[in-house]
This record gives sequence, C-alpha cells and structure tokens, in this order.
Amino acid sequence: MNTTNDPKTILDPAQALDDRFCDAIRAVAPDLPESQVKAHIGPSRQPKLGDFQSNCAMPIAKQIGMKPRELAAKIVEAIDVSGIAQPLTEESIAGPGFINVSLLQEALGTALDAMDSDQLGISVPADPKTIIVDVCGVNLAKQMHVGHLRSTVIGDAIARIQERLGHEVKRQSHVGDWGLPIAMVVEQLSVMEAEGTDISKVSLAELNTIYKRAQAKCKAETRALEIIKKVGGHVKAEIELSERIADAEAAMEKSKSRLVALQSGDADSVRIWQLIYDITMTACLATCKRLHANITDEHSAGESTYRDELAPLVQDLIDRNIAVEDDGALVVRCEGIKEPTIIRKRDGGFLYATTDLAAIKRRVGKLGGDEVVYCVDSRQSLHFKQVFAAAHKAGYDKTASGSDATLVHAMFGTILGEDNKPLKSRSGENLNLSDLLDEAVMRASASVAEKNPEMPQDERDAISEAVAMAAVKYADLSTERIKDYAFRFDTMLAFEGDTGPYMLYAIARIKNMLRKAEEKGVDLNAAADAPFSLNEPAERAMALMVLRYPSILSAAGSSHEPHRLCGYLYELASLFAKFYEQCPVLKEGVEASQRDGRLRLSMLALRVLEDSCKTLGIPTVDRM
RNA sequence: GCCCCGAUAGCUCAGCUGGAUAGAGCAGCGGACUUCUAAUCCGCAGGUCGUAGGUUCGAAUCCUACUCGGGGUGCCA
Repeated sequence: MNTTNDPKTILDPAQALDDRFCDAIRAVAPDLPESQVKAHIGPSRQPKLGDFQSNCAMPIAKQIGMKPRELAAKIVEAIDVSGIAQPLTEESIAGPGFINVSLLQEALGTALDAMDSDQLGISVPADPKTIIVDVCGVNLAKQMHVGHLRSTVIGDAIARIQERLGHEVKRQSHVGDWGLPIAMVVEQLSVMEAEGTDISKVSLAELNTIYKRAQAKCKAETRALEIIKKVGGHVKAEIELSERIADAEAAMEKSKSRLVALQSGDADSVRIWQLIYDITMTACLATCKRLHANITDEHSAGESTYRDELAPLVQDLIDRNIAVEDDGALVVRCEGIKEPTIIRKRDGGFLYATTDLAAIKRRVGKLGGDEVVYCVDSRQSLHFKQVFAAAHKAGYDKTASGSDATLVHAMFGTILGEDNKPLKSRSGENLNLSDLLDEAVMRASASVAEKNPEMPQDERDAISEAVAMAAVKYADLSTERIKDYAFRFDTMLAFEGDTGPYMLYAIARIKNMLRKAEEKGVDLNAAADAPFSLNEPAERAMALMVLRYPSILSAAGSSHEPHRLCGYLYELASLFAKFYEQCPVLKEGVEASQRDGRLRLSMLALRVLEDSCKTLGIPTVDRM
C-alpha cells in the first residue's frame, strides 16, 4: 500500500487530462482569456466510446468564432496525452464536438496505486477553514421527535464531510433551554415538589407530559369566550369559560414571575431548571449516540448560555443606530427584506432572532468560524435570511482576518407519512423518535433472523440495530435535503435497491470474501501489493468509480449535500455487485495473479465504501 | 396580497451546476442459485422532464409569466 500523501504523487486521471487539455487549448487559441480556458472533463456519458470526455470545444469555439468540430480537430491534433490515454484522433471526436478519451491501462493502475493510500486520495486543503455546524437543536422537557431526526442526521453528515475534507469543524446544538415555556415547567415541578413528589425521579416522557399540561394550563381561551358572547351561548358555559380563563391567566402570571426568578438566578428555580436540563440532555444525547451522530455534551450551546449577551448586544445595535424603535418594538431593517427583524418585544423581552444574532457573533467572533452552516427546517428560511442580513449589517459576521464569514442555511424539508402529510402519531402528536427507531430495529430484526436462522441472538441484535440505523439514516440522507420525503419502513428496510442495507451488504460481501481468502491460505498482504486486475469491463468500471471519490466528496462538501455522497455510494456498491457476479476471485480456475489483482481491487473498493459510510455517519457490519 | 420552496416513468427518486439516445430502485413481465453471501445479477417494458414563451450550436438544467402542491409572512420558537 502506498502510504505517502504528497498530492504530486497522486495521479488523478481526470485532473491530468484536464491539465493536458488546457495546455492544448492555450496552444490552439492563444488569445483566449485564461479564465475561459476550461477543459470540461467528465466521466464518459457513453462508456462504449471511452472513459472520459471533454466538452470544451463547443463553448470555446463559440467564444472565438470557430466551428466546434474544427476546433476539436485542432485540439486533438495539438494535445499530448502520452502516458495517460490512448492517442486522440479524428475518430475521438463525436457529435457536435465531444472528445472521447480512453485511459491507458497503466495510467489507470498508476492512479489506483496513488489512491490506495491512507487518505484515499483526499489531500489536506491548502487553507483549512473553521466551520461551525448548527445541528440537532432539541428543546428542554421534550422528547426528540421526527423533526429532530433530519437536523441531527443531516447536520452530523455535513459536519463529518467537512472533517473528512480536512477542515476544523465545531458542532453547535442550539438547545431550546430558556424562556417562558421552560419557566412553565419549572413552575409545575416546583408545585409538584411542594406536594410531595420526588421530582429527581421523573423521566423525560413524564416531563414531556408536564410540559404539555403546563402549556394547556396557561393557554387562555379568550377567543372561545368572545365567540360564545357573540353567538349568545349559554350563560353557564360563559361563566365556566370565564373561570377557566381566569385560572389560565393566573397560571401564566405565576410562570412569568418564575421566569423572572430564573433569569435573576434564584437558587431554587435554577436547581429545578438544572434537573430538567440533565434529564432531557441525558436522554437526547443517548438517542444521538444511538443514531451514530457525533453530538455530545461538549456541542451543546443552549439559548441559556446567551442570556447575559443579549442586553449588551441590543444596546450595541441601538448605539450604532442599526436597530430602531417601531411601534414599541426594536427592529433591524435590512435592504431587500421587507419584514423587519424584531429583536426586542414591546414588553422588553428578547426573541429567537436576538439569540441567533448573539450566536452568530459568538460563532464567528469567539469560535473563529469562517463558515457557519445551519442545518434547520426550511420553514425557518425567512428567519435566517433576516438574521444573516442583520448580522451582516452589524458586522457580527466579520472574521479575525477581516473578511465576511459565509452564513449558510442548509435547509431541509418535512418528513411525511404514507398519506403525504407531515408524519404524526395517530392522536395527531409529534412522533417520538426513539419509538420510531425501535420499530425500525424490530422490523430489521425479523429480516435478519429470516436470512440467518443460525446466528446467535446477541450478534443478530447488534446487526439488526446497525442495519436499522443505516436504513433510517440512508433514507434520510439519500434524497435532496430540501425536498420533503415520505417515511416508509417497507421501502427503507426492503434490503433491495437503493437502501442502506444494500450498502451494508456490499461491504459484508467483500469482508466475507477476504475472510474466505484467508481461510484458503491466501496471503492478503501480498495481494495488497499486487498489480490491479483491470482487463474486464466490470473491473474498469469499478476502478473508474473508485477514482471519483475525492471529487464527489468535495462536491458534497461545497454544496453541503450529503445525498451526492449517497448517490456515489450506491453506484460504487452496485458496480461491485456486478463485478462480483462477473469476475470470480476465489473460485476454482482463477490464476493467482488475477486472484490477487481482483482482491486488491476489492480491498480498495471496500475501503472507499467504508470511508463513505463513515463520512455519512452510517454504521457498517462485518456480516449480515 | 407579498415572499420562499417543490413539480422528471404507475410509485419513490437521481440527473455531476448548459452537452450526445433523460437514468436508477420499487411495482410488472422473462431469465440466472448443489453460491467467492441470490439481502444479488442479466434482459424486457415503461417519459410531451407541470404549462407557455424566451436566451443559443444545444435546455430537465438559465430567464419571464402562468398552473398545481407545500411553507412562511412584525412582537412563539
């Protein structure tokens, strides 16, 4: 195995061809501005015609007023592809001016050699950035529901991709741990404690119930009363409702004063708040761990941590005339956005925009973020548009080097049920995430048991768990994040086609092949240094796909779109399946040199498959 | 009203940022297992890329308008 990681030793054929084509373009069209010198190299659309194609002739011909095919002919004549590809001729030109290129087998082998390194051809960036990724964002006293699945799974994948590309990543979970709703729960628990309940023993599920009860208790049904008065309902109903409203108003008052106590650091309130915090976070972080999302306590940066930063921030904006009063509220107006950003309510309270501004200030200023990526529901797009603009106006997005940090809302769509409506439980409530995962594991377990009746229970359980998480995560990651998608157990766990289990199966098959090889006494270390076997179309196709890994990862990174990596993973896994059918490795009659060459190709594909899964946060298994 | 997002095969989705005859998976039909793991592979069939214009050698992709669906829209988060 090649252990060097010097970019110069890595011969990416696409890159090498790009260079050669650019040289040829410069020779043929010397007056063309350098910015227009582009080779447009990509994998061939029609594998029969070659491995790569250049689409450069058409746009450049237009630019310099020449016929595309004529220009293509000149490029083909001028280009030197020796050592990389078969010589180009008139025959290489097709259609309006596509230039088809077939790689030399030696060049393909050399490229694979170079890729077969620790880093799999991914070089350290020249300018590593610090990238903040806003993930997860749970709320105190609430269980994680399906809504948190995507911000956790996609957010973590976005973070992992950046880490894999060599950037410094700091995850931030913007926990909803502050404000009136939490104060309501604190108030409730305080009452329960006074009545003799041992509140240190409550579970998150119970807290969730208490949260809902507290909400309901404080909700005044003033509109209902207005309606009854208008229509002239029963006097008795009117009185009852009035009483209920009075109760709600009283409860609200208590909650509000509890909030004041909490904010001013009242010891008893803070003690109860901390209890709620610990119960919630213990459960939620356990779910993150179960989802193989690298989100831990150190990534939690709740709204409460900004509480002392809000007033000074608002004062700063007032002092610099960035925020102005409007109808009693304090707002920031930004060019191009009609809706002003409200940062202080008429009653003096702050809003989530205020906290998010403080978060940007901290993330860029203190944490040194060159880029801040928010993996949050698309429904918040206006909010982030406002907050980003306001932060820019205030200069809170200025990095230490004086440039503006890139603020990105990597939004995602809603998870729908079979009925194409947002996924809810039968009673219309948000679906609990742990329950959903449990069901996925249960269903996976049935299939695993069916396929492996002999397997010991504990191994079967471990595999079912991994398969289920892979299935759920892959389903969530593999479509464009901006789109809504329907959550279907049957589809994601079907183990057929473009699913998580299919990827795991490809990996398990290669691992099984390697185990079998060792059983047969094949020296895998020797195979790891053997020349790649590249004669069969299936071998070449897989090899070419392996080589695309770095560029795919880079594209997934710059767009913050993990689904691109999923698409690649599926293509590579299915090319392996074809290779596996068509190219025997350990079967009788395969010569040792070919066997080793195919083993090496399989081992490299395995490493790319595993690296892709790891970069997406998808667990893998050794057998299934 | 205004703003944002989506629309591709019967269903679920890709389409590498403007390139060749638009691709997969399910479902349907027909093949391949005393297996290097058939949780697989091969073949067939299936499309007016929401509609109408525009930009150009070339548009699912870019621009405009419209239709349908979803979401948001000043003091919740």
